[in-house]
Amino acid sequence: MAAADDASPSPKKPSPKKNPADKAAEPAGSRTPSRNFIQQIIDADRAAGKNDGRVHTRFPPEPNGYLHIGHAKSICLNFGLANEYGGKFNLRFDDTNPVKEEQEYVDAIIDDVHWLGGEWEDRLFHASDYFEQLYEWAVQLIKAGKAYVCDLNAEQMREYRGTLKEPGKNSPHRDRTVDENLKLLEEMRAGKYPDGSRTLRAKIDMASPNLNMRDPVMYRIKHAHHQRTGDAWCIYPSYDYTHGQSDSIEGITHSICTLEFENHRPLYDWFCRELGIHHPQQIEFARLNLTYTVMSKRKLLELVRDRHVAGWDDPRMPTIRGLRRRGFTAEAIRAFCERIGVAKFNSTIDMGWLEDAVREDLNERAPRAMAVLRPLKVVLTNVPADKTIMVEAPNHPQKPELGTRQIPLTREVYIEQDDFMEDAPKKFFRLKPGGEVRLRAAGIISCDEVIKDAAGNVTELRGTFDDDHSRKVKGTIHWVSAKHALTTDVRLYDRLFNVPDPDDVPEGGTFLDHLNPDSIAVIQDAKLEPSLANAAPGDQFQFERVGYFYADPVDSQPGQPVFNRTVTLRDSWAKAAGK
RNA sequence: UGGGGUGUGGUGUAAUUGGCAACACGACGGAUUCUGAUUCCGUUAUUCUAGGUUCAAGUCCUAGCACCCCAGCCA
Repeated sequence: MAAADDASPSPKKPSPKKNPADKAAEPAGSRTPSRNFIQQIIDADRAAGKNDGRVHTRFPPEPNGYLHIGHAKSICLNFGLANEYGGKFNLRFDDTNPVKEEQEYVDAIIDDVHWLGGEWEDRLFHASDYFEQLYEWAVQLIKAGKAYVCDLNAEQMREYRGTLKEPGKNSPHRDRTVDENLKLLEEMRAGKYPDGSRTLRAKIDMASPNLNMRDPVMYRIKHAHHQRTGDAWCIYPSYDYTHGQSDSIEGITHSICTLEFENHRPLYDWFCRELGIHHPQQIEFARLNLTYTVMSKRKLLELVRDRHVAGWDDPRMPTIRGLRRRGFTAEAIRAFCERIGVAKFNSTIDMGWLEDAVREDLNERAPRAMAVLRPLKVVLTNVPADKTIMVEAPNHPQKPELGTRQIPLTREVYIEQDDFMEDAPKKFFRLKPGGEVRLRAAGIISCDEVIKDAAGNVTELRGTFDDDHSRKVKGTIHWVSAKHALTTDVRLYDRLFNVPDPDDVPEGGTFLDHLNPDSIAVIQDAKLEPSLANAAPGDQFQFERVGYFYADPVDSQPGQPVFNRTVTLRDSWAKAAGK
């Protein structure tokens, strides 16, 4: 297999557009314009014949919270690699700490990974599947003199561990006999000792500059109910003692994790080596950071618990569930993950990239419709009150195959308040007194009269309608017939925080200080074109000139959809006007 | 001198491993447009610093600097 790779010619200038269909079929090589450092490692491994050229990755979440966009990066990376090399991808729950984990999270994670496109076939595993094997290996290590039962409590252990700059000192229990250790471990398992009273530790080196190597804990006593193993165990293996061996059991070849585990790699290697089992290669990459949001589980939990958001699936949350409810597509998230790349540099991606990714995807797939968010009535004085003019509008200007629809136009229509200005600047291409604009897909209207209330607010416009489809006018605006309009809730979501780095707070402050008070605006009297009444939950539209919207699957009722704004359209006018 | 990592445009990733710093996104300017959207065209860098080796350095050497991670019986 490796020889075939060597022989395959690498094209000098690969075409910039790669064909996804070729991905699984082709052997690895210089297929893409550039290869990230992980692909380079795998290429080299395969060239060397390591693992018989096999590639097997996994995504190992702990079921103690919901997945967020940062996890999506890891999922796309791991699944993408397996896919690209014709290998396999496992989903494995790292469920070694029963006090923090819940079935609710397990179910949600499975659903989210699947939604994202991760395909694990029949390889859904749990670290808890391996508890018995792990225990046998612990016995093996004790017999080899590589592990011992320690009676130090948490505080004592901390003292014995030393500091970053000073070595630790050996536990007084470090030299127990094999038989004594075996007996103690057995009793720990049997439930003879209370929580925290003893641990099983690996006997490595208390003077190691790497704190993780100073006799790390392999097992701790927790008389807790586990969501899968129930009360079968009262001792649970630690992450370090579990992760590498779980990878090993599953035949993982490349164990990809985030940077903070770099210091743990020597331990990962130590257990595989001492146990003499299949030894996957741990590779670390930089986790995703995004501007205008927070990503830590603790902070996300705080936002939910203290009701700063409506829940884990609040459309403002960076959780997968939140993004789904917002109207993001899996394709957009995958494209985003592809675009941000993967490296070891701790970078922060601009939220604009995520937003661009949905715009790009939705621009292709979302049918167009018209919706007036902040209505201003216009009376077309030359249109009889009982007349309905049907106009034909394309569902997608770039895709005629998506067809057209009929929209009613009557004497009274709503236009966007922002589309009228009494004292308009020169470059304002919309409606102004004495001016005219095109009504999208219909004709041209004029503005002959401006009606105001006592306070001087514009309440109504009057003008005439000209059913002309050839004349050029500078501006085109969207509109909805007043008589036919569907009035419903439209929720405008914006970034949750109003600064790029919410964690950058002065002494005594909190990230909550930077919550954006305008991250949600609910409009209750939005006027939508009548065809939108048929929108099914989960349908997506581009409301022309406004943005992309998603029919909320929870709050929509038959005939009365509720829309969430996924993202606005780019708006160069707003940008220019803002200056 | 505790250890482990990382520094390339506004942002993110490349650079055939010593050979003209490329790609994407944004931003800016322009063209097209019945969405101020989309699309299209153009513009956008003293490679953390200082020395050194070399015909040639982002890449090699030396010395610095900055940032991230590690003292859970969390993962």
